[in-house]
Amino acid sequence: MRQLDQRASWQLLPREFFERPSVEVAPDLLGCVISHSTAAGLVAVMLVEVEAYAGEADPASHAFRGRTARNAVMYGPPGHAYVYFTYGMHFCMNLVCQATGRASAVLLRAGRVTEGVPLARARRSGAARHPRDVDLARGPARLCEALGIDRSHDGADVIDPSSPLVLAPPTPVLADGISRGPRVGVSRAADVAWRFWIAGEPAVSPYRAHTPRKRAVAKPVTGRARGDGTMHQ
DNA sequence: CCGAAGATTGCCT
DNA sequence: GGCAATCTTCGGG
Repeated sequence: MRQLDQRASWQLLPREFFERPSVEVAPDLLGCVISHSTAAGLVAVMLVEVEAYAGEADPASHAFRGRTARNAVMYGPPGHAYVYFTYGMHFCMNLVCQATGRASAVLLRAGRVTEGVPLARARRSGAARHPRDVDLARGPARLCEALGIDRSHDGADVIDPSSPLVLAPPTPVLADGISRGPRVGVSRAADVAWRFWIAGEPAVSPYRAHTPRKRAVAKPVTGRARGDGTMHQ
């Protein structure tokens, strides 16, 4: 396969690797290794599952309604990390694609921890009592937790070899071993098959269709009328 | 300003 | 399989 041969010949990932549509970049990221080095040590994760988001043209993208403070990094140069906070407790990490000015990114959904398993486990010990190794980075928020990724990494350059957060070239993955299907948990464009994963890889997260969240209980009282003494805070 | 949903996860029945 | 946790972000009034 042409793309596979080209990729295998790269000694280092050039920034041009990301200067393409995210749908093309996504499958090529499978087998790549994202590593984060801190004072606590290094954790490396081989990517086994990713999803492409196509910016303003993609109803499921955070950039669908244009540029905001949160998605600003997606409009920046390719090869940088777009990290966002969600559900009040989780971080998710993308790698920016396309040239500056065009919002596009690939969500890193899952991987296999190849280095620093003890550190990854320690970072996730609060979340799961006895996680299997294969579960340490199985899911986008778990992957960030295992790697120690947070808000401070939004905008980090993963191409710069001196950066603590870098992406290493892939261990070649046979094209036949790549599967694709709809993206997980998205409410719009739910039928678009822009999720890619390594077939048969146990660290791939389970598919879930979008589930509308149950509405919170209606507030009996609003605004200044509060203060009947029955509520905390 | 306020309300509502969210590219999730883990615990509970 | 259902649902709570927890808070940021964004769009609408």
